[in-house]
Amino acid sequence: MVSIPVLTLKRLPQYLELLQQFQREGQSHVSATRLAEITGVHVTQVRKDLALTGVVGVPKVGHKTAELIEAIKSFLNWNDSSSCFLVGAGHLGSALLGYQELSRKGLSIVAAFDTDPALSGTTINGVKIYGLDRFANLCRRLHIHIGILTVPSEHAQATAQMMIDNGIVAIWNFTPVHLDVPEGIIVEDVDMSASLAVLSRRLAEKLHHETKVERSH
Amino acid sequence: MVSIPVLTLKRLPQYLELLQQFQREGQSHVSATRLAEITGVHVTQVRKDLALTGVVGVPKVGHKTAELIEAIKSFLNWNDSSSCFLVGAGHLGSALLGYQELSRKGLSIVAAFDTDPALSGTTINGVKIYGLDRFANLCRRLHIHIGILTVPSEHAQATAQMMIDNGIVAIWNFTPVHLDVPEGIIVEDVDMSASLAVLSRRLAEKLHHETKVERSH
DNA sequence: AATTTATCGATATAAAAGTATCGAATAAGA
DNA sequence: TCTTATTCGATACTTTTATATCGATAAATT
Repeated sequence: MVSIPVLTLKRLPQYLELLQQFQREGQSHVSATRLAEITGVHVTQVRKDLALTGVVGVPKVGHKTAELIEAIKSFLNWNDSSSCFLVGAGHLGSALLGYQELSRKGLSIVAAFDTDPALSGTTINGVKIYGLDRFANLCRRLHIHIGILTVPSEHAQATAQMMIDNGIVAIWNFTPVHLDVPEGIIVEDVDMSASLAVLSRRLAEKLHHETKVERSH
Repeated sequence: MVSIPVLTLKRLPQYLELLQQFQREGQSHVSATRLAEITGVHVTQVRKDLALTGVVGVPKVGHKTAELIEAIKSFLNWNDSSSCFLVGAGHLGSALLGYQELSRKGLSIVAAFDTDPALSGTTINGVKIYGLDRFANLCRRLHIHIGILTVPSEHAQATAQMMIDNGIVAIWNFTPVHLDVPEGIIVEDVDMSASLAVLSRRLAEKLHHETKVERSH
């Protein structure tokens, strides 16, 4: 199993989203050219990305939409669902518990955990909330190895460590904290701050530029 | 105002987060070397990134923590707060309304909008929710130009267009939909799917590799 | 005061990612 | 049937990004 460029991996869901839209619209075939036009990614890049998933296209017609969807899904391992635990059932945590899309992306939250005793025993969107003390036992018993981290920043590192100690090997990190983890543990940050940084700066650049243009009149 | 590499922009908040942590711990100075060690970013890269913000360090001691924090913040325009609107007060939308961090990153949600009449008039975390029909008027009156998009996928494109028609120039897009917008409009996707894709694939690679190693014994 | 050490910032090299070019394949139209 | 248009996939090239090297500088140590 070859290691794939991160940027390719990040583009694949974008293609997938479009393909599913096309499929709903009843389009049986789609070309790399078309995907490129819409996403703004270069055609050659799209071809390279798709090639990595192993699909082959037909000249003049492109790819079968359904086949391409399956290829990307199986490539990302989004076909069969992986069970995971969520720790931190606050605002963001609950939002994720109510987020239908996850199941379509091969992720199934089977239990959630929170320190707040008031939450313990309750259910959000069909997912039961437990106290943190139950984590170790349940994690081992159910052989869960993916954890979603949505606790407040100050508890992020400790909670991550606790997860790892109990068998979690992949952490989907929604906190802005940089997690220090042993080698072999996978951490993926959902970097809201990063994207906000890009937005803020681009906007500042744009406004600044416009002011300059105005002045020069 | 020079255009800055996206990847640099995305790393800056990470440094900032660390720096603020250091500041809380009372560390008056910090070196690029140290930031590199913790984040895993190469030293030279850290130096380049920091250089872009205009700071200068002192050999043997590094940078003043406080100064560096200010430099990054002002570089990202996170010093003075920008007002914005949020459209779609569902799970994710409400989570963002309750997300304290945003104000620390120069973003202040001044009003939210939703089609659900039941939400209209209510308040989440001090932010009032209006019907979508009020958007046009309020947006123009308050001169808002940043919009947070947290509506269901099927309404994403239409809502984005509506925002743009009323003066929004920067959209922070939390939907997985690729938005088709006129030139000059800034769209930043918070790509949960993208990060999940990386996680899924990396995990699959890891597990696959481990199985192979086991077999070879 | 001289030497060592840690860090800086600039420049140079290497690696990765993106873009362009080209021949081959296939469907549609002349 | 022959030609044309479109798309594919492979290879070559370009640009961007990341890493390494190096002299300079300032604090700490001898």
